[in-house]
Amino acid sequence: MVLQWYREKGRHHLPWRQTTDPYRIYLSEVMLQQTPVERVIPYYQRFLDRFPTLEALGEGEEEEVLALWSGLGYYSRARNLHRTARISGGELPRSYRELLQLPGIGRYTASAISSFAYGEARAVVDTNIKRVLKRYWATSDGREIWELAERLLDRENPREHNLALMDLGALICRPKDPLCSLCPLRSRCLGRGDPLAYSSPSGRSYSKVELHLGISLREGSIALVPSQGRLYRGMLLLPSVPGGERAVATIYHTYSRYRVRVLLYPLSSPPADALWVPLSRLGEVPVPSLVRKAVKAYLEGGD
DNA sequence: GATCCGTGGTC
DNA sequence: TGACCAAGGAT
Repeated sequence: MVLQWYREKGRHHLPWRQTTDPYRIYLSEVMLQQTPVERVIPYYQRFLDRFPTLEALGEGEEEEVLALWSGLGYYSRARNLHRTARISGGELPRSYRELLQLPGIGRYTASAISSFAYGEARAVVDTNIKRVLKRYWATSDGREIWELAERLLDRENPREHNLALMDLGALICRPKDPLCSLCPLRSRCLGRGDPLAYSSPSGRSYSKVELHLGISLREGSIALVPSQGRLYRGMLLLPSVPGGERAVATIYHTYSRYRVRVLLYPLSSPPADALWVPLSRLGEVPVPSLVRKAVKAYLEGGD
């Protein structure tokens, strides 16, 4: 039985498992999207210290929300989180349908909030559960997974049921080296003979990009410019420069499907719209990791 | 339905 | 180093 396995071996220590507060469940689910659990934990704690309630979040500024998110990536998550806080006026809606209407909340997150916070009988399907179910039924067709999940759902105990399948996927039914011998479902699992055949392909191809960024320092402050395009919207970046021969430092950074080689140059006259941010306050400002890495490399490499 | 959106860790 | 990964959502 999965439930018994979960009660003995599940990840009960995770901070967001200690609560049924919809806001906290919601925050954790958004942070966990495409992001490793261990990485989320400190961000989750810090975020709640500053914004303990959805109401407090709605009263905060997007700039500060993005600053708290800095380093987590996928920053539209933070902007949507903040928008949702403002839209919903201090309290999340109770119904799945209304949750689905909110920015940044899709089928997975709406189901997760409904089941984890409200105890509603909603099946949850994330990549972990999808992999578990695909192997269990030995199907490579991902389209019917939601229906299968609904059929399998324990309607008496949806919260634990969903968490159990999720933990099973993360701890036992792992993408690469599944621990079938420890799996509580092994006797009825149709995919146990060849579990890897039913894993998702997931492959992402990378292309190389080169970036030329300028660094201006004056009296301990650095010049940053607001992001223009869709990427890093609402955040501050190093200004782009034409690029010359004398890069002071070079760093590598991966983002989305790009492997970026970043060349850093001293910049004597930054753009007029630049903001001067004291280096000592770089941690309080909405900048992506790329900027922190670049500044660090520049200061260390450029004497 | 395919593509875009970040990042630090790991092998 | 380079490839690949990890609790999705929006377009």
